[in-house]
Amino acid sequence: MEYEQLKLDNQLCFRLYTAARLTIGAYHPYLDPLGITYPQYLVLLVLWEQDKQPVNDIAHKLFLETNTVTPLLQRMEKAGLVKRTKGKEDTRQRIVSLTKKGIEMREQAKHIPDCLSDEIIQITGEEEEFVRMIPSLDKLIEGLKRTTYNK
Amino acid sequence: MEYEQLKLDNQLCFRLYTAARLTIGAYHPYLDPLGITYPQYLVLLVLWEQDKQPVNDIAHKLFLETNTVTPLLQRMEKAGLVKRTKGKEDTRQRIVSLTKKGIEMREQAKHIPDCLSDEIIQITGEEEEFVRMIPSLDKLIEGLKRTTYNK
DNA sequence: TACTTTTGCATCGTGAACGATATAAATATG
DNA sequence: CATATTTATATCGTTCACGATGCAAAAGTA
Repeated sequence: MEYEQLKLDNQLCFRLYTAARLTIGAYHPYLDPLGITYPQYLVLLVLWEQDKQPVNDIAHKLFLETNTVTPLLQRMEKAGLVKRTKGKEDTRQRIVSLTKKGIEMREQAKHIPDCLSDEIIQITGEEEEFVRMIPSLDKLIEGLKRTTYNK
Repeated sequence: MEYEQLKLDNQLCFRLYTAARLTIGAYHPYLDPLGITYPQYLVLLVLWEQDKQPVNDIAHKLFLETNTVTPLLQRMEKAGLVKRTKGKEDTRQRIVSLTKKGIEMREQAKHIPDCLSDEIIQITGEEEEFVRMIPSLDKLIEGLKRTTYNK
């Protein structure tokens, strides 16, 4: 068939896109009670690992553009999760730090990864299969991030 | 570490989310010349496989909600790619069909999957690895779509 | 047949993503 | 040291993605 390749069934990207959306959906029951979204949760993960980072570092760790992260941080600031202060050495920088509320949320969120893992195992009956996928995904991400389209 | 699980590196979802975004980014050089976005490309894939489908069928095949697909189709109609007509049997339905322009775009797009495959191989030096990921992703998608969060 | 429920689609509001562009500060260069 | 360039962040416009809600038509039920 001339157009065989154009079938949805043959596409890797469509699966990644769908799997990502549905998996993020699985976070909803855990994130909604905390009043945060998945991208906001990612920002918190970054800051919980290391507090007080410039916007650029956060964006880089999440493979996002600063023009995505800036509004995200503004919403998080409005929600009282982070504070954004001018950098001392480099005044162009905005240093993002956790508020008391942001720090405390770590405790409420610490069980989420285990919950999600359990859920995936329960739903699919598998775990190893997905653990094995991680290095491949990393290779793909590593390869793609150096292309023209990003960076 | 008590919070080890909270580390970004432990997360499958983050990889899926990132890999999906970056892979979609890799479509840009091919889709931009056609004047379409990746989700619009997906809609075209669905319609190229079978023309004249109600909104609901398209949404279902893409695992999207109709309130995402409706505006998408409206933009595609404005761009002259599809036509939306009232259903004859069930007048609530909107039957989406390809225009001449939408049909012709198939020819221009038919090489895209091969281009993307080649690109991934060139970037990562691998292909099998990602082909092997597909059944796992399908299992994950299949499992997640029956959860509370979607349907 | 009258009434209730479901279904198919649309509209609205919010939060991402990101290309393009702007701005000010830091850095490099003549 | 003056000027050009780069860098860090922000703003704007467009397109998703989706929860909540609305509405009319179809289907089910009394």
